[in-house]
Amino acid sequence: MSERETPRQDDGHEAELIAAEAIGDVIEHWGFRRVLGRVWTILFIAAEPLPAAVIGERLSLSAGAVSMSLTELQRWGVVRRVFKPGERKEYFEAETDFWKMISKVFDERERLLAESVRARLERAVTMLEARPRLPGAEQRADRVRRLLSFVIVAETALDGFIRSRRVDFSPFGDLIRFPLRVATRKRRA
Amino acid sequence: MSERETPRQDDGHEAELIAAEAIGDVIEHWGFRRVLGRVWTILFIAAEPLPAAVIGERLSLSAGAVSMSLTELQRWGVVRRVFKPGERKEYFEAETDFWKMISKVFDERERLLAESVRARLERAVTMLEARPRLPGAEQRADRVRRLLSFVIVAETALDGFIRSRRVDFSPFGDLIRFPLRVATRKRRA
DNA sequence: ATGAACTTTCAAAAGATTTTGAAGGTGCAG
DNA sequence: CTGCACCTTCAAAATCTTTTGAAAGTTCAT
Repeated sequence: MSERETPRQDDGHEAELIAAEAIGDVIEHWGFRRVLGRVWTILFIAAEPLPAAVIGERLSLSAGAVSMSLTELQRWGVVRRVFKPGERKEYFEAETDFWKMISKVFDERERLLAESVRARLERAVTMLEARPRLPGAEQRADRVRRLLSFVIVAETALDGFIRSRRVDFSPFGDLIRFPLRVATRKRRA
Repeated sequence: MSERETPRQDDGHEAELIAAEAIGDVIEHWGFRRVLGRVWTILFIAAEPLPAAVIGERLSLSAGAVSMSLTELQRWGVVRRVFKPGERKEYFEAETDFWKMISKVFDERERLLAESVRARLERAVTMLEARPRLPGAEQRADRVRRLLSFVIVAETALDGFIRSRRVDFSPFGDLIRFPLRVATRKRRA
């Protein structure tokens, strides 16, 4: 950013940066910009509202990048702006209820796509039905209908899944300290 | 690709292209290249093995792009190479069991990331525990532990979800024709 | 009203990803 | 063995995304 000063993270924040990178990767993997995950994590770990400048320092980001990230995180409802009485500058804090975050993001993110995908697949079915004499058209229409059914089933199922989790965990407060069963995991990068 | 020939899709494949774009968007949204979704969709709708060249024509892709897409789709186990006896060229067909596809992709895709994320968060906790005198270190360690628990819980839950769906639907054969309940949807893009 | 302390915006630069197409396989028929 | 038809590779080019930093905008204290 300026003149080759070692990224100086011997200020007691190495651990946070490691965690921030890890969560940044997760978030990127789920289709967001990595920096959003990093910023959110810094706020989450801090456990108290921080001003934009502090975030920029810890993550070595320009003021502009921090500002944009915070704006976007607020749009997703996972970071809140906090006004401290008697303070000029603004503070930001992380939402801490994970399932609330996830369902909100899910809602926002998927609704439009799901609708547009449904509409387009329906259109494709209609088009294929309109020319039943085209060789294979009926078979192809079948395939597209199947795609459509699957999209709807998956959508409904996922939605139910997220809903049910929210209910499962909220009784424990917004803290999830119990890995319940840590068994058969899966997945990768 | 060559000389401004109208993308000529009056060959009876407009509907497939519309569906392919729709699924391409879904796939892109889930973190893959859009072209992978488009290629898979063409194969899926065709309902019979197609040679690479046909895919390229329908989607107006260069031979190179088709080849790379097919290779990648095979890596993910969602497209298979089919040798037709007595035919020189190779054919490709789409896997049609959606849940099988999803769980396979899930496995492949998440396992490494999940492991690396767990390791990094554990490291962060250890680092914070190592300097208990640093102001706030204990509180921060707590936050990181929480993140870690959540990652594990979410991982396990999602895994179970995918597993259970597979069981739910496989009895119906590889065709999902019953939207069972088409109710409360959600999501967007 | 002025200016200090911050924040936001946005166009340009940097960086990353995707696509292309030409060169180089591969395998088979003749 | 040669030529044809097809497939794969890969470096360069095109395209898309992200980051930067300077300028403009806010907000408040004085």
